[in-house]
Amino acid sequence: MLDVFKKYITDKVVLSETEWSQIEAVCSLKKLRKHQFLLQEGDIWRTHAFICQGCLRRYGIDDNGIEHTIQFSIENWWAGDRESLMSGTPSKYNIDAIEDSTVVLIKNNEFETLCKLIPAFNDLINNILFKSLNASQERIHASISLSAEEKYLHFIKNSPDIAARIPRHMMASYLGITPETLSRIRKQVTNK
Amino acid sequence: MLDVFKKYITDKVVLSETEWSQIEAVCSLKKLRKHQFLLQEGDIWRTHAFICQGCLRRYGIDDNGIEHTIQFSIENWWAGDRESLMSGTPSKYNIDAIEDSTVVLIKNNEFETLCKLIPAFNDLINNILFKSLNASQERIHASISLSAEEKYLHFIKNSPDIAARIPRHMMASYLGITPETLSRIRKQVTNK
DNA sequence: CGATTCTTTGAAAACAGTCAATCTGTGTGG
DNA sequence: CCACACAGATTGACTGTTTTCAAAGAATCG
Repeated sequence: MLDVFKKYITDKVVLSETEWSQIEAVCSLKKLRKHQFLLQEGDIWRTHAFICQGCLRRYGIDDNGIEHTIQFSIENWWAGDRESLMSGTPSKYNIDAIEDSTVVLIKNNEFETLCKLIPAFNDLINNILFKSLNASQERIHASISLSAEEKYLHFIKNSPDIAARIPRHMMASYLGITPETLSRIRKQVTNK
Repeated sequence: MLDVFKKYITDKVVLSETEWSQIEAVCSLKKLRKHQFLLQEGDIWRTHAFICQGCLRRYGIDDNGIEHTIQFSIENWWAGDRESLMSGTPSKYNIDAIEDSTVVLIKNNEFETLCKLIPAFNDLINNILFKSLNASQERIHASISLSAEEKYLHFIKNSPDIAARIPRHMMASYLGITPETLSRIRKQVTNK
């Protein structure tokens, strides 16, 4: 499974074998079964997680017990809670597996060492940060400017790979609408 | 005005005088009058902008001519369009001044040189990235989980400094509601 | 001032949420 | 392998929220 991670990196930057060994040395693989938590509200997140296979979901639970999905992550993406990581405070979110999944874990201090040691790795990570930020902005834009139906269409158009493999009630919680509303929207859309 | 920028940096990291000179050498000051554009839709954004004084706003305009505000930035924050900067494509957004403002501009290639040359500067910028990302996530969470009234309360609680100096119709466009709805919400809230 | 833009208000319509019931599919234990 | 239980999805009727459109008041700027 580690080769998924290696391929991901070497597809993006040039890495010597020595450098890859340095990375490999601090990686640990973890298998998650469907419904298993990677992070639970109240825990402190201290690692970085790369997804080799599967699908994870980060969500918060409000005072009424309603789940609100912040993010879905599939193969070749990262998962985690940067806020908890940076501040060292307990996480407000949960991350669990929607499918049986395999992730690479790297402890934060070792991760930071890698960034300092291997410029290419650092560049790669920075690039991901940029991309995440752009994606967030895009989502904010969508969420303040689109109607429920438009949000749904926007999502299935821009993330068809994710949309196809998640349950609808989670999609609803990601779009910020109720499962009932999503159901009606889908009915409407197919009738066009 | 540049001293605002210097203070901002030296409050966060330790910098030698030589390093500051290197930074100073690539800074240019720009004054913006209220309503003046820093970036217009279709332009390519190639710089970094730090706000010494004033208030800027980044927004997109949809097919119906409605403005949607992505971000407000005041003194001691940055403004720009990373998406356009990174991809080199025309921006989808406008940035203009809500008040008479003064910004420091640094060309992107010189900015990148600074990051490579001055580790402290690089750390600083990375830290801002992290913070921006966290703030974005927080906003996404708010926008999918809160009602219009809650979003309003959340905003004035978390950004009282910004909330106090922007016109209401812009606040509405930031919260993703109509000016009329915001007006009614405010009336309700004060009657409690 | 006068003109423009911003804010507020009202009434009606569109939209999305709630609650309850039914339908569907999946997986588990007997 | 079937039957049952259970979670998820859909539907209907109703309620509540937000938008739309139109108009009237404030506030601001030249």
